[in-house]
Amino acid sequence: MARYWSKRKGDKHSMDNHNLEEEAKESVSKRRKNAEHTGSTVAQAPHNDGHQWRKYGQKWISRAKHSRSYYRCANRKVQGCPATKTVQQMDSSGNGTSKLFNVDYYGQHTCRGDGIANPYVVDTAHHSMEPINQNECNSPTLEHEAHEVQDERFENLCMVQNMPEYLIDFELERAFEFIVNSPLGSEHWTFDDSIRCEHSPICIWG
DNA sequence: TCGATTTGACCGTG
DNA sequence: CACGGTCAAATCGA
Repeated sequence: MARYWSKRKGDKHSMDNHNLEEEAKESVSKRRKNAEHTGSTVAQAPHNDGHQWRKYGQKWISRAKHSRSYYRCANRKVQGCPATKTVQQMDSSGNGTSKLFNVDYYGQHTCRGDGIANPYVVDTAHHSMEPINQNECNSPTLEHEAHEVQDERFENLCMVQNMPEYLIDFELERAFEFIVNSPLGSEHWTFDDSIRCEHSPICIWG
């Protein structure tokens, strides 16, 4: 069962695709900078974001309690789609029964999904934002501990990727309005780099 | 058997 | 030198 490693320096040349080889020459941070980065609105619901992803790495982030997973578009190989995303688990909400994931998207999809929804299709402008009472705020209890979740791909989350700027502003406005009208006191909400309720899986950041 | 995932190593950046 | 992103062999599972 022993694993051994025979990797050498500069082993990236095994890439067969010329474009990928060129891409590999570009530094990581450059690619990140050049790629379009989008934040995400996260809410309770569907199990996918309209695209198929292949996990290519996972790291334990030193300052974070949880790991960060790295995904690439499944069509990268055949269509050279450059889209990538990272999924980092955040602190679970107050009662510990829901999980929040910080999902960052980098790059646009150039692939043609097989009947797969365009990411823009997710209707953020019309999904209901009915007031959440205390009961509804409790997300489904997950049986396993956070670190046991191998495929955290949106167990109880819905990602809206490539959200236009104006929609982000719109959602933030609505979020504030929602919070003001919420039956929960302000002490249940946190406002750091995102807005979230300790009892709810809903998380908004721009 | 083959595609997907896991995971330690490698490498660039700050 | 620490950190974060990526690679790729090993492993898993359908």
